[in-house]
Amino acid sequence: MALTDEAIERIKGMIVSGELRPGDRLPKEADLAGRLGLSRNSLREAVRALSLIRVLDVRQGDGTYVTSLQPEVLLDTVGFVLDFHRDDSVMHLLEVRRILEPAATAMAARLMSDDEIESLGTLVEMTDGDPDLNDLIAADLEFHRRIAVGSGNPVLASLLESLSAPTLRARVWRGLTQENAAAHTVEQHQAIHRALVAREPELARAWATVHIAGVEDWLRRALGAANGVDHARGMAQPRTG
Amino acid sequence: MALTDEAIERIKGMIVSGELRPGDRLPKEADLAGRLGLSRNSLREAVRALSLIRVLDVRQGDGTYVTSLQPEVLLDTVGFVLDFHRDDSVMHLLEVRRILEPAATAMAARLMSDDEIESLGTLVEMTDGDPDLNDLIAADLEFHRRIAVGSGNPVLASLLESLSAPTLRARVWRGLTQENAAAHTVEQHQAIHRALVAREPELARAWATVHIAGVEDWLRRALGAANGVDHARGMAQPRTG
DNA sequence: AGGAGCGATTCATCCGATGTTTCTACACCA
DNA sequence: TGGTGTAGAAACATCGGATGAATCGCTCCT
Repeated sequence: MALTDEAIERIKGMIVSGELRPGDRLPKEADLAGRLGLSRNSLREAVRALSLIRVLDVRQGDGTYVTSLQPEVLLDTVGFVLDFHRDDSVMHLLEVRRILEPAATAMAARLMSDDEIESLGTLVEMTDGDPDLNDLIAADLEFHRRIAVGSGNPVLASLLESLSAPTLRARVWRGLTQENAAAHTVEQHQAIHRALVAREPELARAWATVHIAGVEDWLRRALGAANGVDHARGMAQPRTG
Repeated sequence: MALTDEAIERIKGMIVSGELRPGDRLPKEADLAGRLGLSRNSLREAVRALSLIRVLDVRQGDGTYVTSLQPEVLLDTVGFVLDFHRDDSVMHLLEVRRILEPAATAMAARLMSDDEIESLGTLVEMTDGDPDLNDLIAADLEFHRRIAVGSGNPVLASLLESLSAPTLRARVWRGLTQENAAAHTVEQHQAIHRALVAREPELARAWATVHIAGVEDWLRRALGAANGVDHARGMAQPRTG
């Protein structure tokens, strides 16, 4: 294994073993390099890599620190990774979201505070009248984000956050082709909100399912029409050119 | 933004825009560094970071290539990231797994081929008699992995793969404390398999839920007993150090 | 035709030097 | 006394060049 890769593992090991804890500061580059037995350049490559995935936080003029390592911090690397996916993966992403989002919504129906739910209602009403498309999209993201956080599970919330962003593009397309998408979105948000207010987890779950499935269904048809792919099983990368 | 971070974005951009496609080879370090306007050292940091998350594949003496970018490749970074989580996050991971795994199992009940299901049965039977603990754990991972792949959704399969590995530790603990865990595991695997053979998605889902919930329930009690934390909502890092 | 060897290419690693940012401490002034 | 500004130290950022190691492809010999 390359020295740098080894250094990554060593640093990871120091963190996992507890020798380095969240918030701790690493020895300065020169010292750590000496301790790990490699050059500063190679060590910097290791640190930079761990920095990209949010394990380390490097501050020029100050030092290098271990991040909080909270799931929500580490898992937003997932978003970075998902940026690399092409359209042919969006269906699969959406399918996973259709599994997670209803579950999160049901959990939120039990756990969110009355204040949080009320504030969520305010958010929904803001987009009721004549929503600008961009505002609607932003509000939509925020709506789902709050529910995800409301599930009380930061891992779940982070995953949903990562899965929602790439979906955004699909949502934009939908808005462009289906004029009544905006109205549908708002109506369904209202329905989900009502279910939360009523503390009805199963109803909330059902509406969330309907909501996500709507996007998914549209996308399936759009993609199917575009390249005639069979989405039943594998959907093996019909990259066109 | 730092030069290296900018380089990361530039390379990412080249890939997302399609200028660089899966399998393509990047210009050699010196050339690419010149083109991006930074030194070879700094460029190497960027490349190393993208290499850690499996976007680039660097081969000494050959060149640097863009990976396949398949979801299963990129998402296994999630596993690396999850390695950093401590015990207090395991509950949340398991909770997410309890959402995904039953869904995947139900999908597998519809999509897996008869051959795949039969081969799965062989795997289950192998652990029936007097399973060595390590063999059992390996077979358990393989069992769930095959079902995840059988869902037909590579994103889902990769996420479950990542979520299962950290669970392994908990499973070991369970094996150590509860002697009948092995028997339970095999029995539940058999039940899941029977549901797959019968092509009963909802039954398969139910058994999968029971199976994961068993681990989760045990872990909840074990953690609760260990530090008296309230797991109902936030479970805010009771690090005892 | 097939295999061994050689050279070119490319990444791996190191060293030393200089620039930039941040933090700290202390002197200064109101 | 208390706030403020600045000089210096500390730490990361970036660079250029040099050398080692791995790989690939071509040539030559059998």
